[in-house]
Amino acid sequence: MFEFQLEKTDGGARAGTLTLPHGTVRTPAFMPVGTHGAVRGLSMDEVRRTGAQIVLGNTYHLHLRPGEEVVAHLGGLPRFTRWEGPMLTDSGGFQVFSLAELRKITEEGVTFRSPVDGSQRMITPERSMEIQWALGADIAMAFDHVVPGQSDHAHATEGMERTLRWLDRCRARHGALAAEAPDRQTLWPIVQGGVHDDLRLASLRGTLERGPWTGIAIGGLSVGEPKPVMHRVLETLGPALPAGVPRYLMGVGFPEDLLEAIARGVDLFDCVAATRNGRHGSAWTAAGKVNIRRADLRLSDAPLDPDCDCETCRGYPRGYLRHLFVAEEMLGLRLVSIHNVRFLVRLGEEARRRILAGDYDDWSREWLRRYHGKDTA
RNA sequence: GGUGGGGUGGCCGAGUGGCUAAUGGCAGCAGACUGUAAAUCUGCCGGGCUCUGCCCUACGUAGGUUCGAAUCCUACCCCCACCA
Repeated sequence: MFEFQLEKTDGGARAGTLTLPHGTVRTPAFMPVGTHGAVRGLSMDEVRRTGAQIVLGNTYHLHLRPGEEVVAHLGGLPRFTRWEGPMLTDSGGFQVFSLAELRKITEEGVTFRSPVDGSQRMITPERSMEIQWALGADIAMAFDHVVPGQSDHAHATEGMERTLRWLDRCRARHGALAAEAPDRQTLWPIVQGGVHDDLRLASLRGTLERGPWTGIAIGGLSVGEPKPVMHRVLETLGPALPAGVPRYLMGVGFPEDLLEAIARGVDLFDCVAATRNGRHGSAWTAAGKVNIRRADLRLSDAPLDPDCDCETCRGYPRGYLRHLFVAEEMLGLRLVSIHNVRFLVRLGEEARRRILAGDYDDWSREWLRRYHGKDTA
């Protein structure tokens, strides 16, 4: 259980296989985000048909409703959702960052006001582990402290050091929970440190000292910092990361971010953009972004992306998709979400093929050139 | 025929002497979104230009009052309601 086999490297890029209790994941791979135990708008059958291998769920949201006890009662997250495959739960750490106005951080943990009913809730590293254990995903994430991308050295240090102290507590609690069922769920730590290379390396060092780990996440990127900074941080961490452990870049990303991060050694991704942008009518295509509501698509009989094999692109022309958005039919939101998820999944699949073939760099350079050109369809 | 109410930008609808090219909403146009408080949010939305400003044209039509009118007066046209 929880094995990672590194099959091939091509420059910095890696292809591997991650074995988990509920199945295997061929990397590089994109994980669709299913915050409430559902990838917004899609059925799990539709998610499966996108080729997704693993789905993310959220501790904080599922704790608020329906409550981890309900999920546990109904068989745990993979069973509850009828996904039945590999899953990962985020720890609630990101909500420390994104719900900044509704929370208070202390060393003990984070006090939140629930956006659901306004009630006060406290999540500690221990609580996060207990909730995630009850949810029953294959991978639990450490409860971390994310700071904004523009945080100065002092603030980034504070978040990074707290994340390490919390990691000790996560590991202790998770270890205790897993004592009787060690093959049920693994815990992955999260490297923090903002945009400061020295802090990133210190965070990684502290994390590795607390190991060994079956996977390591890089958090706190794509939170407002410029892209070159994210690339630099990945390049700083790359050589220091253990080769035999999968690397998960949290919250990333857009197609170009996936390719850039894969080139720098990242194996796993998740991002809400595929589904959120899908609901908002913004689709990724090989020739760049397309706003499906655009007036000039009214009479278009072309598929959203001629290169795509998803059910949306095989089944519906742009003119119809545009109509669905203009008419506010929810089918439109779903179809573009399906496409976007498939688009990122396929990007992972293609990247993997190119890494195994040894021509990742050439391929990704050409891919990006085309993506950043103008959409001509 | 009489009485009353009303005619505002693509539509609905505020505004009843200057701060009004005219509040809002809808429709339309464009954009944003990165470990989901998001089927959300933002900008534009009479025309033109040498575009941080300027010039046209506009509140049913035609006149008038006034320094100044979508707003007041007169006539006419049209719509609605009720009465004959």
